[in-house]
Amino acid sequence: MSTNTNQKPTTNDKNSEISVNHQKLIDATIETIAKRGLADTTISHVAKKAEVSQGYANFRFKSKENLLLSSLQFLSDEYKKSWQKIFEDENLDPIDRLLRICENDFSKKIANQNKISVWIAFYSEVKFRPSYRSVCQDQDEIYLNQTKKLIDEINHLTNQTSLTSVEISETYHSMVDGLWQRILFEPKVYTNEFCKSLIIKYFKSIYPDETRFQ
Amino acid sequence: MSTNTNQKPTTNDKNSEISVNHQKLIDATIETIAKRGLADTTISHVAKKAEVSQGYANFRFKSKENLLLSSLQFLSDEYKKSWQKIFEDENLDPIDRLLRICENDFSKKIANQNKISVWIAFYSEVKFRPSYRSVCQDQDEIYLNQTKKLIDEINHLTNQTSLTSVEISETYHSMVDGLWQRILFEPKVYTNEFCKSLIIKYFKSIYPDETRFQ
DNA sequence: CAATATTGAATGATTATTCAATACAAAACT
DNA sequence: AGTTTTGTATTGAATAATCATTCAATATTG
Repeated sequence: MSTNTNQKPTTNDKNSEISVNHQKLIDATIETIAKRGLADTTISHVAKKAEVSQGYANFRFKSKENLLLSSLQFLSDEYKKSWQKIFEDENLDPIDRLLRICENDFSKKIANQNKISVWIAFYSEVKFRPSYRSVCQDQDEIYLNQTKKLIDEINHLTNQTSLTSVEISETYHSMVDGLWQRILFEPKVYTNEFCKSLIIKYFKSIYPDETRFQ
Repeated sequence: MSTNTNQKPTTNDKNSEISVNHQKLIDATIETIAKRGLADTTISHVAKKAEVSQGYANFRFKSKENLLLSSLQFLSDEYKKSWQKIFEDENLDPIDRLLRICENDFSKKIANQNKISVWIAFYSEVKFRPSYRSVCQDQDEIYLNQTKKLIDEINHLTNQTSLTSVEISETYHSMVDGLWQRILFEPKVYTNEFCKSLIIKYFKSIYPDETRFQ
């Protein structure tokens, strides 16, 4: 998996955020964390994978901390874009939108070994590094709120009253986090399809009359 | 919170696994990981908290790796004992047993900031350290199986057929893991009571006729 | 006086960071 | 066109900090 933009290696421009080496280093960081774990991710390993010198990696991002942070930011942005697109799609009715959200959360692009490894690595440190937290905190909250609003709509449409939208969306997001962990540790058992089907079945049990939750 | 056994500080006996310093170091390790994160947990910090010298901490456990492993083992055993007791209690009918399992998973003894911090820290490294994995893998599997069997009983008793016991127990355990994460990051919102109630409501939606899932 | 427990300073390994030296590319000048 | 100049990109060896580990010295106990 490569996230390289296919730009020509033109001269790096200080005003442009994008440069080949910049992205190469972020990709290499993600892969290194996924392969060796955060504890064993050194500038030297990352630089080697990105095919630049160790000194350059540090120079380019000013510090290891900053390189890690940029990598987290990259993942966080990518994730945000993916669910934002679904909320912005006006052709979707609430149920379809929820199904799409769920598909997205277990798509190969989002829920794969590399990315989940990195998420979990950062999550384990987020409590101790305010900088990590600030990268994803706001986005998480927005995502949670959007989901809650969506569930609200569905509750109205289906006359579902026994569970609040908060309860349902919290349950949803907890399950997603728990299942992501499992995809990482036992990918043979917890395939993306299996995880998605578990979630769909949860919705089916809450909204029994909605046929799209087969 | 202290996990000290209240033993007298007798002479350390090589044949006895228990000694005051042994447990003091394990407690200190757990507290240090919870307070500083695994990445920032040094022998020196742990030794200071345990009130022994740095050299001794290393000597006592042979290596830092081994001290971490012992601490994980301690937590894992403690957890196992707590749910085993529930499965062994013959006075419980299936529903009550499930309720007790759920209570246990969100009890203050199990689901508190210190312990969850440590779990998450280790989980993030488990993929890269076979030794970590071997500590909890077997127990996790037993717990999952026991839960599945219990759900099977309940499914039979309640004539619940739309979801399999695998599906229900997987959903349960995923939710628990997801909620534990949330307890760690937002304890004000995700109180143990709130988390437990989310799970109970899940069971209520699956077993609507069972009044004990109020 | 053993024998064992504990200390803490010294060691060595690892690793982020720095920076003088070099490669490179584009522009300026014959 | 070829050569020199200039500015930027990149290197990699040196530095300094951190930390696990060791072990001779000391304290403690029986």
